[in-house]
Amino acid sequence: MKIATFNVNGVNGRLPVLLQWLAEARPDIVCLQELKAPQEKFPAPALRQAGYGAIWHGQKSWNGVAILARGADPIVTTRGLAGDPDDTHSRYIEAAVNGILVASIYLPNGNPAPGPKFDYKLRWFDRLISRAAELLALDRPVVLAGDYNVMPTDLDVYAPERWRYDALFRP
DNA sequence: ATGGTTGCAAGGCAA
Repeated sequence: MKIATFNVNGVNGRLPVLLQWLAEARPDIVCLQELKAPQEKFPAPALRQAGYGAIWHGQKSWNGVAILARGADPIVTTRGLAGDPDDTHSRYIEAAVNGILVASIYLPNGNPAPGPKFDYKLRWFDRLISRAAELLALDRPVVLAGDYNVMPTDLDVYAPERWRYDALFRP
C-alpha cells in the first residue's frame, strides 16, 4: 500500500504533471491540497480515465482538498472540521478507502504572526486534534496526511532564524 | 524581516 500527499497549487493548472506522476509512481491513495478550484471544476473525469476514483472538497480560488484511490472509489465520511461554523475554508476531507480512514488536510499558513491568521491556524490545530482523538477512539487504521504548514527542520525554510517562535512575536 | 514567483481569475490575494 502506497499512500502519497501532493500540494498541487491548482489542480487544473497542474493536471498534466499530476497525471504523469500518477502513471509513474502509481500510488494507491493520494491526498491533494490547494486544488484552487470550485467543487464543479474538479477534473474527476480525467482522473477516472487515469484509473483513480476521487472525492473532493473544492473552493473558488483557494484551498481545496481531495482524496484519490487507484481502482477504487473513496467513501466520503466528512467534509470540513467541526468546531467553527464560520470557517469557510475547504481544508479537510475524510474518506474510507480499502478499510483505512484517510484524511487530506491543508493547515492554514498562519502568516503573518501574530495576527488573526495565526490565531486561526492555532484554532485549526485544536479542531484537528479533537477530530484525531475521535478517530483514534475508533481503534481502526487512520492516516492524517497533507500539508501541515509546519517546518520541522531548518532545511525547510530559507532563513530559519526569522521563524524562531520568539522572533515571530518580536516588536 | 522573506522575495520572487505562481495560480486563480481578471485585480489583488495567498503562499
